[in-house]
Amino acid sequence: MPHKKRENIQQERQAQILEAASRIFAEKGLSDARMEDIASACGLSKGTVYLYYKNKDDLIEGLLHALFSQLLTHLQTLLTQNTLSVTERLMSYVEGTITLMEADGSMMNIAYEFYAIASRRSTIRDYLAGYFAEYRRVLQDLFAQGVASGEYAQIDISQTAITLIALLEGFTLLWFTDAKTISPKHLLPPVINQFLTNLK
Amino acid sequence: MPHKKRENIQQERQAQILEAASRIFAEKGLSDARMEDIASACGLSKGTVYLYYKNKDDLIEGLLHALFSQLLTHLQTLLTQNTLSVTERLMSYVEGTITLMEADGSMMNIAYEFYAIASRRSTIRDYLAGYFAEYRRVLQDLFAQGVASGEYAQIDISQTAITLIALLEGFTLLWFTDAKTISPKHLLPPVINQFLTNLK
Amino acid sequence: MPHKKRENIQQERQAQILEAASRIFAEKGLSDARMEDIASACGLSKGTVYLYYKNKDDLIEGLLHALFSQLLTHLQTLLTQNTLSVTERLMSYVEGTITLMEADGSMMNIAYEFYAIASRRSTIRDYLAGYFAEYRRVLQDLFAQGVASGEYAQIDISQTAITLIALLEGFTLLWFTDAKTISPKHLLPPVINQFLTNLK
Amino acid sequence: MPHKKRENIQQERQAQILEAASRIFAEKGLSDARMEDIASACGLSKGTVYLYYKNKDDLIEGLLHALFSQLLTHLQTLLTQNTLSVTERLMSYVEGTITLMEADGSMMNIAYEFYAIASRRSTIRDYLAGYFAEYRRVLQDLFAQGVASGEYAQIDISQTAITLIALLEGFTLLWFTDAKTISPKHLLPPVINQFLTNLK
DNA sequence: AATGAATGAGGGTTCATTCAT
DNA sequence: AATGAATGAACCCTCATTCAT
Repeated sequence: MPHKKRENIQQERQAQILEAASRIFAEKGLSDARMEDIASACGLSKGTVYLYYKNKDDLIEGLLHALFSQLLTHLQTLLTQNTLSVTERLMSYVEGTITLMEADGSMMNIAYEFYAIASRRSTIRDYLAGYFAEYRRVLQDLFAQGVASGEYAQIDISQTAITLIALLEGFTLLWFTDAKTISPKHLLPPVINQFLTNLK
Repeated sequence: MPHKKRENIQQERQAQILEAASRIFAEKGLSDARMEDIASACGLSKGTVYLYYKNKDDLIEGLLHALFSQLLTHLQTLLTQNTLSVTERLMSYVEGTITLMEADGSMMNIAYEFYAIASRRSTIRDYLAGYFAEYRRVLQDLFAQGVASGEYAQIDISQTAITLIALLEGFTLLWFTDAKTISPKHLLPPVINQFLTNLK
Repeated sequence: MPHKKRENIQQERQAQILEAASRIFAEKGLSDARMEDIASACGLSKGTVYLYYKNKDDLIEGLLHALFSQLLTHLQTLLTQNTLSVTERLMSYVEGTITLMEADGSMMNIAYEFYAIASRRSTIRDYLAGYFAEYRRVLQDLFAQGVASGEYAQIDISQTAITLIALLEGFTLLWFTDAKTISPKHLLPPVINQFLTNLK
Repeated sequence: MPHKKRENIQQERQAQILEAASRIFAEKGLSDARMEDIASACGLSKGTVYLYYKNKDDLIEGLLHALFSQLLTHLQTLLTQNTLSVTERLMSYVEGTITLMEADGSMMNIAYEFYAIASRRSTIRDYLAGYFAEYRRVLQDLFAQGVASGEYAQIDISQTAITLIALLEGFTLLWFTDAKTISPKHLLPPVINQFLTNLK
């Protein structure tokens, strides 16, 4: 099956390049990272990188997708643990998010780069808007379940979803901006717990 | 009064340049904005800009200070309206913040650029950490007043301050990322009001 | 033999660039020569020059080495013609030097640039000091041979070596400064001959 | 006599500027020295320097004249001490030259800059050629006196003059290039003495 | 599929020079 | 006479991208 092998190579290389790009972009920033840096970081030549990504912007978009699809995947965990209460599922999700961010600090670095350029590049803006729409949709559904089951009072599920996302993103920003002072590990769980309790 | 003019020219020019830099940086991003763009945007020559800012990074730092000192000035409004209750003052502050951001959309654009490069440039990182520290300090003092006066219950004032900032920053991010869906003008006041009510 | 070509390309290009740099630097001076000039003089693009020399100073140093190693190579001729007397060898060397300088007038132009900047750049100063040290060493050894063989009287070989170099360099300077009046071809041989005769 | 005063100011300022230019040019080189550097080194503003020297090249030429007219003045000492023998006068001159150069090391620095650019700038080339012509003429006259008085044998006075200048310039170059090894103070007097003795 | 030599447009920065005050 | 703010041409160097091998 040489055909399949070829497809694998394509995917393998793209993954290999993205992995290096993620590190280098986080380290130097989207603008200051050079294609050369990324190429040598993944043990390929500059020309080879261009075989798999048409140009630097294409690579940046690839990274955008890789990064946020990872976050979307994590989001799916909310929809599967049906045996738990909504509150329990959300608390578990929040803790998972903290673990995720602590494991790979570069994610946030790059995320803010993406937020910053979103206003100038429509493909990135649209992708991010789609991501946050999905984020809202999932949380909203979850709160709808909570309301239906009587776990929560008759809350505005859309507003509640947005507020929860804002809280999580806001804490992330504060943590990112001043990691010495802000510890999401200790701060977020009680805050979110309080927030969810107030919904009952 | 040519003498007075001379003393002021340094400040005048720096302000003139910062104003243009703010526009151009917001429009094109910190990296893509060219010194030439900024110079012609403020009606000066490239060389003249370099008379007042020794290089691009210096100009970027100047803008950082200008931007966040504006926000800090706005923050001071919280400390002066002593006749109002803490809740009223905070609600007024939140509305002022919304007005401020809606009036100058470029502020947010640049703010995210700063967040993005903070991890790589210590002067920027430190300045931002200082800004958020002051932000927390002011809100914390305010909540302390609210607790002392019996307006609020025996809350954790530090945690509450951080949470309020996170909420505001989080909403700002969501608004920035998807202005079509998220309207802080309509969403934030009820959410913050609810948040403050829950403290009682 | 593409493999061989690849190995040599670095050396080939560096030689190609140095050759052009030598011409352009001599023509316009180290400061006024532009990298662009040199690039187009050797049929390469600016960027390509930077592939082989990391910056202008590096190129200047490369030229310094190329120039003086040529002179050192010429100096070696003094050590090989063992069948001739020391006086004969020195006369032959002097004539060779004249030929060399007349063939490539750019050499002197650049040499004075190097002398001029030596006091400000230690790498160049040190290299030149090394060159003259070697120059003195070779002549001193030669005079020692002449003394040992009875060709010369009991002279101070170090002082004699220095004096001979001074004479040659001095004539070169006068020639360089006023080529119309000073003809080393006619002046130097009798003067050096007289100088060497006085040593007997 | 306000008119005279004005003339004095003109001369005073020019001297003041040249003095600073001499230091700065020697320190940084003709190309790297900035007009700003020179202006602030002599306590004047950039604009004022341009009142007294039309441009940088004009200032460089002014310095050329100042430098070599100082050397020509020193040369005149050879023509005045009529009571001494030619040999004595020359030895005295050589010692004076050493003292001069040791007192102001910047002179040599700049001299080599001038030699280097002479080939590219005809005004400088011509001036230097004139200087060396005068230098030769004076020494030649002196040797003619020596021959006439019987102090020297029937030498070629032109060749002898050139050779003496070459020796002095050559030693200067070696000293300049490697001050640690070459000490003209100790080396030159015996060498010149020997040279003059050989003329008898 | 992979390479890396080559390109050249582009941008940050400098500095000689001018001129209104 | 003196200033110093302003200019803009010039130049070094970078780096995304291409392409022959």
